[in-house]
Amino acid sequence: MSTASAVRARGPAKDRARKRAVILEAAEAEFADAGYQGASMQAIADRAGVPKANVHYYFGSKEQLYRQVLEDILGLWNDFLSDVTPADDPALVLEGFVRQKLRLAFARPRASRLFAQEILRGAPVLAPHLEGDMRRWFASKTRIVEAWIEAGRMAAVEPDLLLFTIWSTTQHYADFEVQVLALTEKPRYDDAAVERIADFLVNLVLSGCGLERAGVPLERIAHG
Amino acid sequence: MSTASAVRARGPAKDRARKRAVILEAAEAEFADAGYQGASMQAIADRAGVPKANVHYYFGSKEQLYRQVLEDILGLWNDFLSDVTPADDPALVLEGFVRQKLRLAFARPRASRLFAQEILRGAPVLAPHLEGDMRRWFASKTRIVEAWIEAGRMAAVEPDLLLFTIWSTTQHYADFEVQVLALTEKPRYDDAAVERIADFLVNLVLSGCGLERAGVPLERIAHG
DNA sequence: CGATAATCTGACCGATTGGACAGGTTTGTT
DNA sequence: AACAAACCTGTCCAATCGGTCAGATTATCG
Repeated sequence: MSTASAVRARGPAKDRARKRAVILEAAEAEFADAGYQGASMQAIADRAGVPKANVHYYFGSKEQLYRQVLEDILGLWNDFLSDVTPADDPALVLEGFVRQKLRLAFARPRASRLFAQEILRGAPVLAPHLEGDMRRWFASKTRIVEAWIEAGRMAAVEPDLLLFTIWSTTQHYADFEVQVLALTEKPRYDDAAVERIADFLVNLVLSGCGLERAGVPLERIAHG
Repeated sequence: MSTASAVRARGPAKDRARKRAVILEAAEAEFADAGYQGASMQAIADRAGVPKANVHYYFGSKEQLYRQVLEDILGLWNDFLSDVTPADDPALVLEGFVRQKLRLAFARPRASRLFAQEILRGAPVLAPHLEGDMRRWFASKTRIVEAWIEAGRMAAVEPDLLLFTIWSTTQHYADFEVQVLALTEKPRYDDAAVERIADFLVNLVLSGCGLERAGVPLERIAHG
């Protein structure tokens, strides 16, 4: 049973699920802000407003709690490009993917940062997932891009590198938020900034694939 | 530099610098692999092959050591685009920047990862640098891009977002190495992979700026 | 009601942490 | 040789860590 569905349950299970959710939220924040090692069970308990022993009562150990938080985060990405087929329009699909990925990065920056830290540490917990579910997801999406290329519907770019580019550029604004804000001299992201970033990335990706957004042709300039 | 005691004594200062360098290298590895909180002075000392108290003798505290490691890493990026002017060719400069940045990411992945973790934590140590030296560097480069755009030498893309894109895509292969290797089902990066990535990113950036690499025109396909 | 189970928590524990420091050793100078 | 300065490290320490557990409290049910 997923955490999200448990919260909506009725009866005694509902209370339990709600309390778990409070702790999970506190844990995500603490893990994201301090890293796995830097996060302390005491700090998580304080954020959640419960005694430390209560956290252990619900989740057993620090590592089990961490795993649960990670699992919930992976769930956020489950339906990326979930029902795309080679018959779909490449430009529409890619634009939708970029915008959806970017929206999540701004909506849940801590989830993004926590995942990034897990990978940076060498994915001690997520390694099986990377070589399992995520690898299968990735292979299925690169196959679709290959089909588009073979059908002559987009330029012959490397499918894996295309996906990495979308992943890294969108993730960047969550993971490196402090740096981005410092360099652009802004206190926080506003709606206009998010829109500006989304448009830029969509244009970049589409032009890189030899595609154009309808109504937004990119003026080309000869080199040399 | 010749002295009477050439055999017995290299300069004392040199010995000191060499020992410091050994510890700094061990510290960079430990901080990058375990994070600031996860790294222990004992582990750093073990990696360097010296007693723990010796690390404190040379660097005082864990935070001072960490600051020194970060400072050394920042030095690696000092000469990125250091002597570029609006008179230079945009395509050549951008291609050179991408390749230079990528080369460093593959040569010093730990430096890249350590920097990423510092930013992810909210840049507790580097915040002043972000709002000082790095902000000035960044502003000076965006000004050059703006000059190119005003001169009609490249498409009117947002200069700041262009730089972020180059930063994030190149950094990605160092920071998320585990994920990239898992998804591409390779044990490690080889020279061919590095070349493939470099070419892809150069093409992506140049096409996004309405520029073309000499001899590598990108076939364009209408959308719709 | 009484009893059984589930929930909760203050108090405690061994292990590890960053750091301090006394005292030993080496180096440089006279 | 004698002395001082710099260098080095074994040993200790208070603080904090993740985790345990006995026992109090509350909910559930025949």
